[in-house]
Amino acid sequence: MRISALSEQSDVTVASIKFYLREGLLFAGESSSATQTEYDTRHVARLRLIRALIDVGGLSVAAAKAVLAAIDDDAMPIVYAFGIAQHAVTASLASSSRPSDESLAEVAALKAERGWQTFEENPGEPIVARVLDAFRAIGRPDLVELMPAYAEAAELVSRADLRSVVEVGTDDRSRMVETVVVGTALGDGLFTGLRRIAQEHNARQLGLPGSSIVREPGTDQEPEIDPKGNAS
Amino acid sequence: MRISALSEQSDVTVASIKFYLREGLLFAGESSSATQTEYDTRHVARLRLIRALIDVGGLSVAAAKAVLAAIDDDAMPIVYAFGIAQHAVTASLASSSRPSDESLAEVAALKAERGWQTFEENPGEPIVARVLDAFRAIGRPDLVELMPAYAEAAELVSRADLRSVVEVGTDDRSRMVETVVVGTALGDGLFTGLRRIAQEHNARQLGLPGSSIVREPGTDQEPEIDPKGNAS
DNA sequence: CGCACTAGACAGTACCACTATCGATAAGCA
DNA sequence: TGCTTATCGATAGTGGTACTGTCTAGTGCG
Repeated sequence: MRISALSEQSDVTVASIKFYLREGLLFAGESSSATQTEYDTRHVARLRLIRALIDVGGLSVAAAKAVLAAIDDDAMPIVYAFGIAQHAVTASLASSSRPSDESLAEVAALKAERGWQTFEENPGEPIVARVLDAFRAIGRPDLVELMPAYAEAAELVSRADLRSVVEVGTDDRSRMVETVVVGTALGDGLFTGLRRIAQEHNARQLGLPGSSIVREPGTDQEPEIDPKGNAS
Repeated sequence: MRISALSEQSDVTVASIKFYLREGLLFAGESSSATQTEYDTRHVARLRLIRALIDVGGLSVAAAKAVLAAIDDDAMPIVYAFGIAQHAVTASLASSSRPSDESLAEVAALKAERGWQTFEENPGEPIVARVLDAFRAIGRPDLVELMPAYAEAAELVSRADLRSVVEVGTDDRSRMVETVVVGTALGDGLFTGLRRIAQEHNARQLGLPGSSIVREPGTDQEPEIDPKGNAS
């Protein structure tokens, strides 16, 4: 299979395939001559994975690269794969500012309460602490109360994630890592979408003002984000 | 308060404040003369909110603008605010490709099972369906099985979200909208961080390969994503 | 009076994710 | 052998985002 055939089968332009090759996301094909390289189904599968991570998972090219490297690395322990996948997904949330001791203590208290045990360096903790800081900074300390419910949901999701990993069978390491990485990266979008649906359902159940209106006439679109315009 | 004082109090550079003014995220101050404008605490609060949405919530400037417009708009019904906030958070996930009918049917089946009722146009559905498509495209249809657990978690979280809105009191509309918008935008990061912690805890509980290793010598850092280097 | 500060406009920068172009081949076909 | 089409690899260019810098004219204050 030459590059144009690969492009057709994967729905990725030739230019982009070259870009991914250059960036190291896609492994090179077999060069049969100076102007001919053979690609196969592994390249098609890889390109589909790359696009899933970037388009559906919302990862940057750099984050996708890290995640793919974890899949490829035979020495990568599974638990580290979780870290890399999470790091890739949350890279945009990892700001440089330090969370307050107060919020960190609250996270620690939650962990103790739930019996959660993790390494000291778990990057989830500063992320959570910074969100709590943000709630307080904008004058909404009451929103800190959301945390227990979110923690319960996180536990539910992570148990499902782990179950799917174990079901793969503990003998196929690279497939386990792939499950971890894909589940984490795409699972985020899955949760977000479902949350959107659940929110609307629950808002309607509560009879919140406006929920009885099916749709304003002539407004059968969700308000769009227009970079240079208004929200609606 | 002049712009330099506002800058100091909000920890946003003067140049960035001017940028947010230009982009319409921050309302103008009171111009007392051609070269003097008075800002007050509302501007400080707004800047903190802007930074929270962008830094902690990971929103783009355009998405933050849409969300702030929802807060400012006195005619905005609460249920629409959910839509705008979710749209802002998931903007990066909204690809142009259409989800398959198969996946859409699966989402519809899940909704029926859970008794979830939403408008036809709920943008969560195509997002979820596209994730399911991605699972299949990468040869992992088994991961579709994650959906019920994620749906349960989404319900938990959305109920907490709604509770926090109702607790504000249904008489203060703008505060309700703010709660919706901030809870949705920052809640995403909160969930992601907690999921990260729960994943590590559960991975250790299961005794997954590698979880007994506290940390490799000389590797007391989580593997970093290096735009031009390798993952580890 | 002098000087730091400010408003407002606009140009410039850095990064990201591609996308386009180019010269040098090389394969397929007549 | 000539011709067309495809490809390789390198490099340059593009468009979007989020600022950042510079400039001019004007002002507040000691």
